[in-house]
Parts: sequence; C-alpha cells; structure tokens
Amino acid sequence: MRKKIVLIDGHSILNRAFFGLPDLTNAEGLHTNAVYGFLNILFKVLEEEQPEYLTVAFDVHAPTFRHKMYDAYKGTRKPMAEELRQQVPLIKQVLEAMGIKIMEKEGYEADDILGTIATTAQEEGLEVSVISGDRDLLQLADEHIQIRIPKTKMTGTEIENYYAKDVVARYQVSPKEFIDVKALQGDTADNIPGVPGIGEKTATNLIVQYGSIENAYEHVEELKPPRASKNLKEFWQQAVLSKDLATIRTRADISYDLKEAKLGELYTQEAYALFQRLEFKNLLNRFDDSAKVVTKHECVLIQNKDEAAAILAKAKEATKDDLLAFYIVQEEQQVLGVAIAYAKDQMFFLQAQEVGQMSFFDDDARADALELLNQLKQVIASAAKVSAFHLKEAVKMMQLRYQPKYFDPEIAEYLCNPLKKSYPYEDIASQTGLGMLPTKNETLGKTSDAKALKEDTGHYMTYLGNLLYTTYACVSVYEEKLKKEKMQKLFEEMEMPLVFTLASMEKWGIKVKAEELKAYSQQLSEKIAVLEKEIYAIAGEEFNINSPKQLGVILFEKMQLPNAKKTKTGYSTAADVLEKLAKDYPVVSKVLDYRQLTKLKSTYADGLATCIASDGRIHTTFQQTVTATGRLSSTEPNLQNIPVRIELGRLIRKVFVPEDGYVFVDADYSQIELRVLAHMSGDENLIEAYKSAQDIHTATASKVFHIPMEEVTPQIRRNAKAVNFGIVYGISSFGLSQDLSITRQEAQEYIKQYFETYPKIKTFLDGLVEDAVNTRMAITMYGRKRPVPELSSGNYMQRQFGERIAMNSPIQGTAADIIKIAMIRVDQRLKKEKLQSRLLLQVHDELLIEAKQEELEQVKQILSEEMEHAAELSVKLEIDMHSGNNWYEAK
DNA sequence: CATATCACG
DNA sequence: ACGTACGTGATATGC
Repeated sequence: MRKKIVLIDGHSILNRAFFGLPDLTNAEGLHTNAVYGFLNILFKVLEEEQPEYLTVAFDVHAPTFRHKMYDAYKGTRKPMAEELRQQVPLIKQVLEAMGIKIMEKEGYEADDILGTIATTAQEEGLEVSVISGDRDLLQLADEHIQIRIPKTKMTGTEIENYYAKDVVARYQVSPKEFIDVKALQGDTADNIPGVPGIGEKTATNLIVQYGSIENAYEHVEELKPPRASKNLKEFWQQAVLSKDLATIRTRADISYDLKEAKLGELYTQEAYALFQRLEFKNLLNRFDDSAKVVTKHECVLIQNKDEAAAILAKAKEATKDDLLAFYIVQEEQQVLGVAIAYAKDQMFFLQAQEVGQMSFFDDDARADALELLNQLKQVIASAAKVSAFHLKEAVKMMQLRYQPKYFDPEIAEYLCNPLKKSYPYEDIASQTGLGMLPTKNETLGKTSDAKALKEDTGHYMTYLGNLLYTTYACVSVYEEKLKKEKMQKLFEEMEMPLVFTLASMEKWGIKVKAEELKAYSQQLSEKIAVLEKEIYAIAGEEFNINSPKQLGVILFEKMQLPNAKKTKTGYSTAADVLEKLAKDYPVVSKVLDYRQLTKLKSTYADGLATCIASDGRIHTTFQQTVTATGRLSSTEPNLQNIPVRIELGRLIRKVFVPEDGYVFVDADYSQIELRVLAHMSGDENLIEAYKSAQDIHTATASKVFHIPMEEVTPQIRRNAKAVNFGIVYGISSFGLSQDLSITRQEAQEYIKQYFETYPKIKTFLDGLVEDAVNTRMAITMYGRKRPVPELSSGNYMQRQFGERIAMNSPIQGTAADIIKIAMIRVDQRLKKEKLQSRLLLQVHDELLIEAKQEELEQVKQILSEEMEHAAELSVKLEIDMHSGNNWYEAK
C-alpha cells in the first residue's frame, strides 16, 4: 500500500469556493465565504483520502485571477474581487494555525510547484492527489497521480477524479498530449495564443492522430482541414511558444522537505481561536475540549454577608487610586448579585439573598439587594476609575451622578467598530488582545441567569469571571486605542456623559393615559371592521388582507389589476405601488386605509398599551451602540417613530401627557442636517441663504429653477425640498426621480442645477467620497468614524452604495453628535439649576421636556440656549419650540 | 427565523 | 445591463 500525499492548488480552490458560496461576513466585517468553502473541500478530501502528507501551493503574486468560466469570452483578466483578495492572507493564516505546509516560490506558479512535487512524490513511491479547479492540471495525471476537480453543487461538493486513463477516456488524449491540444487551441484567459483557426475540436483531432504538435508539423502538408495546415505552417513559432507556456514545470527548482508536509494535529488551539473569530460555528464541533480552553477567569462566589463586607472594604481600599470593575447581575427587575474586580486576579461575585420561591415579592430579599447596591455605591464613589458592563443600568439602579471616571466597554468598542450587531464581552476581549473567551452561551448553554447561578454555579462563576475580567482589563487598551484614533474626547466628553443623561430619561419615562389609549384602539377596531367588510365585498371572498401574498393574488390575479410589480416572493403590494392604483380602484384605496388603521392599532394603540409600567409611564430604552452613524435608537417600545405625518395617527400623541402640575415643552432643530452641510462644505451661497433668514427650500427652488422667490409655487418648493433631502442622502438621479415621479433625465437636470447653484457642496461631497475611498472611513466633525467596506466591494451597486454612505454619514452623524451635546447640556443645566423639570425623549432632532409649570419660561430659555449653541457653526442653529398639555399640542 | 410593510427622523 | 435614495424598530405572516 502506497502512502498518500494530497496537494492543493490554493488560489484555484479558494476561487472555486468564493464563487460557489454566497457572501458571508463575520462580526468584524471580514468576508469569509471562500475560506469557509476551502475548508469544507479540504476536510472532505482529508476524510476520503486519509493522507499521510498535505501541502497547499500558492502563486506568490496573485494580482489577477483567471475567471475562465466567467469571462473567458471577453478574453480579459478581471482584477481579483476585493472580497476574495482579503481572504488570501486569511486562508494562509488558517492553514498555518492547523500546521499545514504552504508552498510558494517567487518566479513559479502554483502549477509548477504542484507539478514538481507530484512528479517527485510519485517517483518516491507515493500515491498523489492534486486538488484543483483548473483543468490545465490534467496534464499531470499519471498512474499514481490523481487530479481531483471539486464542483460545488446544490447537493454539496462533488469531485471529478482523473488518473491518466480517465483523461484518455474523457478527452481522447493522454495527459501529455493534453498540453499539445492546448498549444494548438490556445487559452485567452491564460494568455496562450495557440494557432488561429484551430479550436478545441480540430486541436483534439490533430493530436489524436499525430500525438504531438511536432509530429503534426512533420506531416503539415497532410493536415485536415486545409485551414489547419496553412495556419500551423504560418504560426509554427507561436505554436511552439504556446506549448511551452502550456507546459507545467515538473522539475522546478524548489526545495521541498516531505517531512514538513506530514499531517499533525489539525485541531489546535490556534485554529479554534481563528475559527471562532471567523464564526465558522459548524466547524467548531470538530475540536475537542483541549483546544477550547485557552484562558480561564473565575469569580469567587461569596454568599456570606460578613465575607462580602470584608471584600467590599478591601476593594474600597485597593481602588482609591485605581480601577474598579463591576457588573450587576439582574433578571426581571431582580438583583441576583454584584460581580466586582479590584485587580485582574481579584474577582468576586457577591450574591444577593435569594428571593423566596413561593412569594413573588419578598421584602427581605429586596432590602438585602438594596443594601448590597448601597455598599457597592460607596466603593464606586471612592474609586479613582470605574469600568462597568451595562453602565446605564447601574446608573439607574444606584442613581449614580456623572463623573469623568466612568467607563463603559461596550461603548468604547462601538466607537471603534460601530457596524457590529452586538457587543458581547468575548468580542471586546478579542478586540483588546485579551484572548479568545468562551461566550456566555458556550459556558452556560441556554438557561436563565437565576437558574444557571443556582444549578450550575461553577460554570456561572466562569462566565462572570470572563465578563468581569474583560470589563477590567480592556480599559487601558481602549484608552490607548481611542487616543490613537482621536476619539478620546468623543468618548469621554460625549458618550460617557450621555450615558447618565439617557439613564435619567429612561428612568423618568413618559406618562401615558391608558384609558384613552384603549378608547383609541376601540375606535380603530370599528373603522377596521367596516373597511374589512367592504374589501371582502369587492373582492368577492374573505382573505387575510394583512398577508401580502394573499393580497397580491387577489389584486393582481383574481381582479387582474395592472402594473403588477414582483418582489422575490410574489407581487409587491407596497404603498408606492398601491397608491398608483388607488384612484382607479376604490378597493386599493380601502386596502391602504386598512393597512394604516391596522398599523396604528397593533403597533401603536395596542403595542404601547402593553408597555405601560406600574407607575403609569412608559420607559423606553435608548440604545447607544446600535446605529452606524452615531444616532440613538429607541426600543421596547420605540418612541422615536410615533405617528405625526398623518392626522389620524398624530392623534395618538394626545395620550402622552405630562404629570399634574407639569407641561410639555418640545423643541426641534430646523433642518439641522442641511445647516451642518452648509457649515461643513463652506458653501457661501447656502450659508448666505441661511443668513438672510430665507425659507431654505423656497430659496433653493428660486436659485435652482431660476425663478423669483415670489413665484415659487408650493409644488416647486416641494421639489426643491426633495432635492435638499436627496443631497443629504447622497443623491442619485434615480432616487430623486422615484421620489418626485419624474424622469431620470429631469432629476439629473435638477441635480446639475443644484450643484451649479451651490458649487462648494459638490466639491465637498466629492471630497467626502475621495477621503472615504482613501481612508475607508466616513468621519463626522467630532471625529466619529464609520468604516465603509462597501467602497472596496467588487460589486458596482455596493460601491455606489458606499459612496452614498460616505456622503450621508458625516452629515447625519455630525447632526447626531450635536444633539447629543445639546442633550447633555440641557440635562446637566436642569439638574445644576435644581429644577424639577426633566428631559424625557430625544427623537433625532427633537427634545421633549416635562417642565414644571412654574419653570416653563426658564426651561424654554435653557432649551433654546443649549440647543442653539450646542455647536457654533457658520450658520445659526435654529429651533422650533412649542409647549402643551400633551405631545400632540406641544409638537 | 426571514420577509414585507410601514411608522419616524 | 444593471437597479439604488440615508438612518432606525415593531408587527404580521409564512416557511
């Protein structure tokens, strides 16, 4: 039995995998599909062959890839897709981590390396398998050299196998003759000229008959067809050159030590860590426990009160001039305990007294938890620096006041990488070089915290240890990182103080009239029932109007309505499609009304009702680490999308009311994004338009369409307004034409006129794109960054999208920065001036304050001062402000 | 769990 | 020849 060696054509297999799989990315935004596909092919081959030796060969330079199957017809080489290029170093890293031999040598193509090793290995008595997606390698097939070509199919990976005899069976020629066929036929993708007029058929026939180009040349007068005879004579030198180009070297001057190719343990710790980072979850099952445990951090469980007190005292002493890290473990309003660290190896979990299982509210337990938090608060108060996981929650629970010493790891990581879906501690640990830690899920499985703590205490202490260690040890790393990225001020002076402002807003919540909400819901129900009946009557049957699928069938099949537009899954029934049909088909306008009403009922009337807490108020959560641009978001419930544009929806704002003795004051910035644009671009015309206190959309209309201000009709003003919006979004003629229902040409003309009116805006936006292409970042006035990986995509659409992001993010982000500053200052001033009025909500460019009746004037003063002077721009920041006895009135 | 739709800035 | 406006979150449906 011969020993086996497997040789892999690295770039070729990577390429195959890349085109065979949909795009995959990990949390860092790295593209991983090619690496993943490569590994799947690798593991499949290894399982089938059980080889002794393995080597992967790469070309040293791979600036281009031969897309034979994809664009051979163009006879060109495309530059390698960026998404694929990124994965070349990655696969090498993976292979190294698994201890797999990589061969590459300057001056040689991977083919030559494979050819040489394969030939030598066969001579030395090995059985050889060469894995490649490239049929050129078939010339290497021999008695003991098998060429294997994987095909990614729907059903998985299938592999075509060729020994020498299989090549003859399939192509009529031997592997050696295969070279001659190619020499005649040529290969545009490989820059092999071949002989003109000879294609695959003729080439094969000639070589079947004569065995080689040399022999064919000797009989050149007899060749058929005559064209072949004539051209081979004429292009003989070119044929000889082609043969040379097509020949894979089998005696390349490479030093190759078979011992280095011997397969060892593939499933190493390094490989495990890398697979984790790349999020190859399926492949992680292949590892056993020895690979998984890299570092272990444990919390020491403290249940005894005296011991807890001793530890808190020690922590207090140790952190007087030093860092304290903590995390409050809670579940459903119940504090289970407090994890604290006062050094990297001094981590404890102080368990709160258990709440009795029988009684839902256990006053003793509650008092105990409060006492624990109170003690923690004192340690926090005296600590020099404090890092807390979920800082905002802690601020709410212990009513902490802002001091510059606080640190929130999730927010630090968010500033460094704002595109991630979430910020779990293990990502923070890996990003700050603290190692690959097991996730909460991996340590505990899917159970509740309370259950895990009780029934799996050991693992729970490991989970907390990992979380807390990360919270403690990441601080110094991020401080350096933020300094280096010039985001230190942004973090310390904007995001951290904001945590405290948001905590206060969430804690206050907003009062909602539950009964009125219910009445509103019932009102809607009645109207919905009427519409429902009418729609069924017209349709002639009952169906689920809320199902786009069923609705599409009814409208576009049964009722044969025109202009059916398709989505992936069926007909589009989106509002913009239906609106075009509404005036001709009453049923469509009823459907639109129905949609509106059911939306109001389910999301707002009924949805909000379930969110009213026992204090009669709704406490939203403001997310500080979600958006790519630096805006906030609001969840459970979302109070940033309460209806306002349509009257019936707007009415719902009447249920949001101030407490007795208070009024609402609502202030919103007037076109803050356009003003930011005017400032950042420095366009004199736009700045001047604002300085002369004109209505900006009318002024734009007048200038862009060359008509006097007085003659700007509402319609023309609307168009100008759409253009202004478009500019902020990163304008495209298509988008604008859609929005205004005009042709692309007209939209293009509007844009052209706009840029002629405000020339510096064009320069500015082009500059933003150029900078983003160079730095791969969009950046705000305050230094907030957003990576724009779309700009390096191989896909034109994606790159186009990247350009719009590059234009929009600095504008939207700067506006978001400014209102954050305003929020902090308004909040801090209300507190400093010892007012009872409080900030409740932020809706991107709007703040809502619940003002004590007697403080109304003072509050208005504070709002206008702090909002208008949050940033000093070359145009004034103006606000609109209203007060009222509910949100409807105040807006 | 993904998709379509629609509410907001 | 393509097929897009920027940023979010909640709900209902249907696989």
